[in-house]
Amino acid sequence: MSVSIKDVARAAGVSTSTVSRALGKGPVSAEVLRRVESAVAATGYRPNLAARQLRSQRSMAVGLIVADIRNPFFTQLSRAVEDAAYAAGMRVLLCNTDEDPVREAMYLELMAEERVSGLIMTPTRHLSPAVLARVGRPVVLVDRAMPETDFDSIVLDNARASAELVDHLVASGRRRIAGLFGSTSATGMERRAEVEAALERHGLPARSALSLPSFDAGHAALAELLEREMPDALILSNGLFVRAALKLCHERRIPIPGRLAIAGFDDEVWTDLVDPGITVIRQPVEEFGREAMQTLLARIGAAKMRPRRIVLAGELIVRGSTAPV
Amino acid sequence: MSVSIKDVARAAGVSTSTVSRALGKGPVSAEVLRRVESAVAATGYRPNLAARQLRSQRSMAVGLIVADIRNPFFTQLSRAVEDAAYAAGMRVLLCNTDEDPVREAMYLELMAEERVSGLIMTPTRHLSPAVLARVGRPVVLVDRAMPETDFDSIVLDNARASAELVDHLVASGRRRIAGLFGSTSATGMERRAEVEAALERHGLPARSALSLPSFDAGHAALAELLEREMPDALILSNGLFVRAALKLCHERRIPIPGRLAIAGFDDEVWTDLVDPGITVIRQPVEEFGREAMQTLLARIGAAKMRPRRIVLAGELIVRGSTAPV
DNA sequence: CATAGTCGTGGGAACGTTCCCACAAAATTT
DNA sequence: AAATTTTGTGGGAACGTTCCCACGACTATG
Repeated sequence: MSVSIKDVARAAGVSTSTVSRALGKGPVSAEVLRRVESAVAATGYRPNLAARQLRSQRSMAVGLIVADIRNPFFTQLSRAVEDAAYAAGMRVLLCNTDEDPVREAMYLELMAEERVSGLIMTPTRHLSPAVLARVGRPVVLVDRAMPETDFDSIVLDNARASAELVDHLVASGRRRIAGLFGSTSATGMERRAEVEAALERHGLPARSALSLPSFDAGHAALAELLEREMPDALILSNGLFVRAALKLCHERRIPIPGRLAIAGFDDEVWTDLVDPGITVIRQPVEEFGREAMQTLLARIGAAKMRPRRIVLAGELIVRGSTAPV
Repeated sequence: MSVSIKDVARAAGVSTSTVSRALGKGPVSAEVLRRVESAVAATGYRPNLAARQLRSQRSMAVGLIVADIRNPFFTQLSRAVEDAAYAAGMRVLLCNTDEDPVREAMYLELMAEERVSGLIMTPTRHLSPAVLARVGRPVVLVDRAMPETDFDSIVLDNARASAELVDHLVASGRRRIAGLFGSTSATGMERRAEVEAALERHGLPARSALSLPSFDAGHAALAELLEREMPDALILSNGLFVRAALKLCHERRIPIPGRLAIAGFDDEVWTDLVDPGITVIRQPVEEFGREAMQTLLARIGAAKMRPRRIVLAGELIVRGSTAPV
């Protein structure tokens, strides 16, 4: 049926070991290399990756576990990770947890069975470091760190970004600043803490709420938040919430920035297509992905490398949604 | 190092064959099943998928080859495919071709090496059926068919959708209708042909252009098209082009729908957040993904099944961008 | 009661690689 | 010129499964 290394060996008149070396980069004579190459071409041989993996005990695949690929942040991230992976001769196994710790655990199990050589993930807040360590593979966390652990991580400078947003809103004359933060991630918590700290520095009260990071949940939470706090500005901890906020304002005919300023994280493609444009923190997502893959490869190569924590700066992009009234 | 089926066998006091049967669904006594299960739990055994694949010669993985996962159409598609795949106990290998036939060929090669049990893809116009057949795995085409071939496919009813767009624009009083279509896909070609046919039925001239399906290329092509044809309505064959058109109108301060009506394919999340909202054909993308996976599984199960061509209807969503002047 | 059929089990050969080892021939050193 | 190292090659045992076959112990059939 399928052509194996044996067939190539026979066609080239050498042993299978020699073919293996010729294809890998072992020492072979120029003459033999030529013969093997033409034998490969003649037979149409394709290495069997399963056999290779079984024998060599390493898989050339990395797992990428994110919340939901439909969130543009994760889309971009995954694309960057994939490009870097394929460039390094690795394949990517993508998993969507939908922020569900049960699915997350299930996929970790699956990745272990696949014997992936490493894992890049955005963990939920409920994942215990012990469970993660038990997977027994190198792990790089992206976007969401696990404080007090030794996992490599690539995260945004949330303190700085949060402060920039608050400072900007205050400068544009807002005083009743409310925020909505994702409840499932360490990052949501961190942004909330940092926003509240920044507000406190301005002597302003904290008005924040948490929500599951979905459009509908965010929309509902925002409706309640508007009711309760009557804010004049909104800080949204992710692109989904920004979209939900905008939608809600449309529905309720709330003028932006007249009665409410809107600002948040993630510079999705439409933020400059709506009117007014939305003020956001642009995250260097591609860099997240690239650095994550690079860090993972380094970690795979050297397990003893000391934990690497990369913190990248976001960029405040000011648009009409936060213009002074 | 790693615990294998042998360790489980020893712990359960049975042979490896019996363990294998107990884990698969071979005939085993209740007593033995119990012993094996507790041995698995005790040893922390996890099956080695590479060994399993090598021995059984099938891989439990399917390839998904799309142009660019960052395009929301493909994002949604991939998510639907992945859900269906994991539900069926399969894994997904995602590849981005960027519409580049060379990368496409490379990934086809890679998928063959991976011995994926099937392939779902949106082929470029330049992929020859012969090359695709040579991969030697079941293939299901999504969104883009290959006419005159026997591959299974799931596509939109482009004729109907194109006619609906044209009819709608004509009904709203537009006469100088221009269109921009993706140059790399059979679907772009098909939509162009169908739009032109519909225009002809109304006795209107065809004014169409082609472009690489990227934001920048689309933007440039549109700038030229506006210059050349002075249209009063624009039909865009994908979401990227719709976005480019909107951006261009913003830059040029072209009033929508006043001076130009805009309509196109793909109902991206922001189309009802901008003002005016954009009239679009909503494609049943999730259904594309589900049906594709289902068809692929059927095909894997029965190679002799006769070619299945599924054509799904889109839904015209009328918004302000095409309101009569 | 003998015979034929089920059922559960174990033995062992694959699957297609890589990698360790041994060995001969060539190149280098002493 | 002998001794040593380097170089290229082949043989064959793994890697962890599954699957075919054979075998014994039952159960149903005549």
